[in-house]
Amino acid sequence: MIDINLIRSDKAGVAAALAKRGYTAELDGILDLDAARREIIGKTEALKAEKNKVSADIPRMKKNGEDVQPVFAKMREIGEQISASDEKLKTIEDELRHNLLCLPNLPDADVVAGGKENNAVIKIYGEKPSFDFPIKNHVELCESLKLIDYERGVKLAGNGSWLYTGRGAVIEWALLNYFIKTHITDGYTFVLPPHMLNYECGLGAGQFPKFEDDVYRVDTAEDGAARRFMLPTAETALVNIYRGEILEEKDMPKKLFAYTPCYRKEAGSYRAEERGMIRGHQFDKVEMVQVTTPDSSKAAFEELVGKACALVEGLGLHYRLSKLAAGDCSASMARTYDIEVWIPSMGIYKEVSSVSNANDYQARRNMTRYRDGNGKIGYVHTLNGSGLATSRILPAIVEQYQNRNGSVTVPEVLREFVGTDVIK
RNA sequence: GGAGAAGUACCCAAGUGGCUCAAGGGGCUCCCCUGCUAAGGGAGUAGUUCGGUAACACGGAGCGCGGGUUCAAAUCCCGCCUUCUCCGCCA
Repeated sequence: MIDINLIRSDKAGVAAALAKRGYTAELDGILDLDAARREIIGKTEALKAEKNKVSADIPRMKKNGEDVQPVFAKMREIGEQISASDEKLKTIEDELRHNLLCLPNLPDADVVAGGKENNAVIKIYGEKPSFDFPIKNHVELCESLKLIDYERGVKLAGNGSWLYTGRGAVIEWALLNYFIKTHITDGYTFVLPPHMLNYECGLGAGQFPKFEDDVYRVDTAEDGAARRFMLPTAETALVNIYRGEILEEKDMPKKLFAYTPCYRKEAGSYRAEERGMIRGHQFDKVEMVQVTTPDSSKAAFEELVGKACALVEGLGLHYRLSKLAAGDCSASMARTYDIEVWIPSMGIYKEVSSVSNANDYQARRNMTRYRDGNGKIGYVHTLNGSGLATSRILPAIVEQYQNRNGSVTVPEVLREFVGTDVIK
């Protein structure tokens, strides 16, 4: 959520920043609501102050045997004005809050305007592997090596679902272990959160109200705690752990990671060329999150990018790191770097990790704050990064590590978990 | 799913409609006395949030959450959430 004070003081600046993502903001409407809100608060509170004052007098008047009926009549009138006023205020505040919740985050100053086409590659690791034989794509490899059963996956759950079998499941699990082990070594706290989250989590993470339809709802109730959904990423859970809390600066940063499957509808996004596990309704991901003070969030961002890169490099995969243009960053994020790994059969790079800094955007939504050494309270910064998503790593591995005879060499870091050097 | 009990500030806790716009205690902070791994006396202590102000002042909200009744609600009524105890169900 964008600070209303910033919109008040620098409307043009906010509009310009949002324009970088191609978003046209209705800031005048918001400012009108804001002004209306403050005006009505002033009126209502004057009435309430009067009510409190008179109320305090009533017991005394009664004691002295004075006639309180005229006072009652007047108070009833004030009471009616107050409730009318409060009702109006609630309507205004609801609308104001909704409008603010729908505004995307302000991109950082150094994030360039525009969409995908303006993304900038800032690092390339390794080289495109060259093959002196006709390569197979990951679907062919996974089928022939019996790593993935696509057809039976569809039988169980429909299009966009697959079944890891045997060595496929082992490699998947090995990847997760490799990631988990690394994060623990780096001092991050391992979290296994619930997969069904309440509505507030979606709001706090910035996915709701805009992307409500992109998640799987598990309760049909329209409101209340029963309105739960399957998390689309562990970020949704992790950034809400401290929702509504005031952290002590000395206990920060919070460095967390979680493993969860991610559940997504991906409606309309399935493309013919993205066969196999490139995009599915359920995929595994290890997610990193940091909760920091504003001063340390930039350094934390670099740390997360470094960690994500190190994981892919550890696997020996050719990838590129891109700094996304404003329009390609997700709505909640001020900056995002993507790690894209080379998929030989497609001849393109595919995202396997996305590291982002939300600044205080999520913290303002879910009221996550911290108290510094002087007792001053401020909003935290939240950062997240995949470390990593396996559904695209596994295809990249089998494709980049494939051999002439159809076997796949197991990356060295996974061998202790897989128990073999080559999958035949 | 059913029955019962509970939810008050950092912690414990009193409080069945009005000098309680939350008593008392613990803890914490400061002061006094004492003088050193004691003990005693006194004062302060509602965090937060919203409006307001240059900053103060000042005012509103706030007793799990949301409504309602009333001139007035921690207190009465309704709905919900959470915790505990018991029962039922349990792939």
